[in-house]
Amino acid sequence: MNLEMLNTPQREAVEHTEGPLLILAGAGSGKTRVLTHRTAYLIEELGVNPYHIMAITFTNKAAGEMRERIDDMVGYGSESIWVTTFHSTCVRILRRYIDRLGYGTNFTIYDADDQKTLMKEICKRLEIDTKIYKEKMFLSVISSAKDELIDPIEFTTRAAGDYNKRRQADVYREYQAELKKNNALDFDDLIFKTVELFKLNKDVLDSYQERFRYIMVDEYQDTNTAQFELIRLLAMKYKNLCVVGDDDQSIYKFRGANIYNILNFEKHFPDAKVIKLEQNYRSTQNILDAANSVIANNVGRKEKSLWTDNGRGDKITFEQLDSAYEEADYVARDIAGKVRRGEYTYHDCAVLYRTNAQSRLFEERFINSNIPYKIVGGVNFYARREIKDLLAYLKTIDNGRDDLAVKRIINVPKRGIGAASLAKVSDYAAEKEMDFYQALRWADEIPGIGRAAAKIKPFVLFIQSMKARAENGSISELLQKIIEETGYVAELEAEGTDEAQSRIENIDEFMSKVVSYEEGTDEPTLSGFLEEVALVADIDGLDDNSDYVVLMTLHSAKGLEFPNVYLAGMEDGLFPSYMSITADNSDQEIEEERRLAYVGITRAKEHLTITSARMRMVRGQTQYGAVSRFVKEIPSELLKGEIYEPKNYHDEPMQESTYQKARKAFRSTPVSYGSRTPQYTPVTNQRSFESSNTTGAALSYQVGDRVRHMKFGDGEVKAIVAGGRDYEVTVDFDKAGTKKMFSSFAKLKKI
DNA sequence: GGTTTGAAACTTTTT
DNA sequence: GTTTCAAACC
Repeated sequence: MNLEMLNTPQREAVEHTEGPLLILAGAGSGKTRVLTHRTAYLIEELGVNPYHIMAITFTNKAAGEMRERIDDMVGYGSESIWVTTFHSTCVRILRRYIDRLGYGTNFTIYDADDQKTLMKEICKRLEIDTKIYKEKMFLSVISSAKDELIDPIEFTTRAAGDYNKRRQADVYREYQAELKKNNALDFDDLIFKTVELFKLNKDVLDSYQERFRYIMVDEYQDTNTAQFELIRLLAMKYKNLCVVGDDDQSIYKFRGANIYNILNFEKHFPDAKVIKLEQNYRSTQNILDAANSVIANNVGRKEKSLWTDNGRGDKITFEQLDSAYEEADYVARDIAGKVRRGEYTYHDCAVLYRTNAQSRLFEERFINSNIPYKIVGGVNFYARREIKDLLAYLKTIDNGRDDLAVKRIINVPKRGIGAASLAKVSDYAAEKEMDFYQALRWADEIPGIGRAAAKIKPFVLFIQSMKARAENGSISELLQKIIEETGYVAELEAEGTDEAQSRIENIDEFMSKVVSYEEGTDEPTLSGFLEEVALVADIDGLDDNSDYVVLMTLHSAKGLEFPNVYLAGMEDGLFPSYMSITADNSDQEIEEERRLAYVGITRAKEHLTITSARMRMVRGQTQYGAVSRFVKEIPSELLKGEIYEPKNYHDEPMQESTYQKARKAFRSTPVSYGSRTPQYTPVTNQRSFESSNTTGAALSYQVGDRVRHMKFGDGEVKAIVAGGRDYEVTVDFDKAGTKKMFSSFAKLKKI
């Protein structure tokens, strides 16, 4: 096998296959390349059965990319290598063995929303005043406990004496009991329960230890205590554990990432070999020098210094604008200019910021300038209300034990079942120790339920008939049936607002995700689909083949690279955040922010632009921020542009920057970007530009035809517009007036 | 039982 | 400035 493409430390890392290995891989130092070569080397040179190899990452996107590259290199047998995320690894193991812990193997996975709903219920039951003690606080306490592998019993023991902690322990215990009752796990449980399973069932652990003789972990600096324990258990027998990480890129402390997992790796595994990868293949020397000089201000890190033979490259552009609006404007114009001059495509550009809230201004600006863009993060597609409603139907049909899902949809659409009746059902269910859904089926038996039973019946009948349908029909047919029977889309159509329209488009998108799941899976099942959906992150949807500018937080950007990067909102108080500056352990918090800055700078391959605004609206109030301290840590000879800092923002006149002068000239001779029709349709949440699903099959009717609609009756087709992935049909109904609707859902019939 | 209105929170990052 | 949630009203 040819290892000549690798540099010396890379080759060393590939060839060190036995025993623990820590690869300290600086940003852009080719770690994925090392991992893929290492995998191929194990199989081809050492004759290791691919079945015994496992590679673990954090996101599906990273896993997918590694899978692809391994497949390319290894060829035969590569499909039996486990290349997955922590969470899906655990789900796969738990689906097989979780019955040993008293759960059903068809458990559901709760997202943040579900957790909050559940927590609300619990606080109510325990009579906790949520004005003083926030649900969020309890959830974060519980999450941290689970990250540290502390169960409710242990938590209670540790809480002894402390009134507040005892209350938290009560909530934790109750929360956990309720999850179990609903046969549900939250995200943290996936890891926690797998560790528990291994600790209580030596035979299960042993079988997985035998299977995974060679384990590789990517982004090791982001692992928390529970994930560390999981890996430790699996690797304990053969000790062939290779972890790759960069302590300078540890940015998930708030999520429980334990930086000591990497800093103390040699203590955990005494005979560990450590290899540093410091040659960077991504960026120019100027960008690396900037990154190095910023991160050098952190103490207690593993000393590393990135270098490259890519050459110095451009200086880093620094631009300070008067307001956040002008900042967005500047970035939009800069991108438009670079694209127009042919220097970059949209796809080459990324705008990175500290908080999701900053995305809005850029979005508005980009729409105005006709720049195609995609926002990563913010509200997850599957967390949208309409999607969660439909998912709750599917969950109820799949697994009646998820009370939360049933309660979510019992009145969607409105069935006139009131809170009082639902409370009676709940009480009855608790008394008889049955699921909420089971209790609904016995509605007649519930004392004092009265007329409500008659309203509950049709709902139960509907779910039962759908259950029967789910047995043999496809998921997409099932979903279609749900949408039709509940009138979900019809109701939105009737609403006619932009928001309703965008929800319909989301449902449309959801439907195509169902179809693509069915097409891409050997044996599609409803449970399988729900599981896949529960574990997707927003970043996973990023598509390398489309031409758009990507907007995202610095956190989401880790692991990605772009030729032309903008770091926006570099102001003290925003980045580093106000919280980190004022925190008790401010020094540590600032270090974490600095690592984030390091991640941001090192995303750039060729050109980096840093911007800041003197004035910015935060929560409806104008705030003045100084240029971020991180910018000042970059040697000025690397920067093009001055840091201008008046002592008092209110008194001194604003300096007119070169850019602003240029812009004034620019404005007097407006350049039109809008001569062509916009090639994109921004949707409120999933802003995607490619219309992946081609405009559906030809329509059976045309303008002027008479058509019939399920709900609105008969009417005349006034217009048909091909939009995005569907036709928008305007119909003048005899009784219901003029409506616009999408052809694929309206189910219009020519008459 | 459903709708409307006003207050309050939110903005640090998320698998 | 926006969104979410509860109380008051119909």
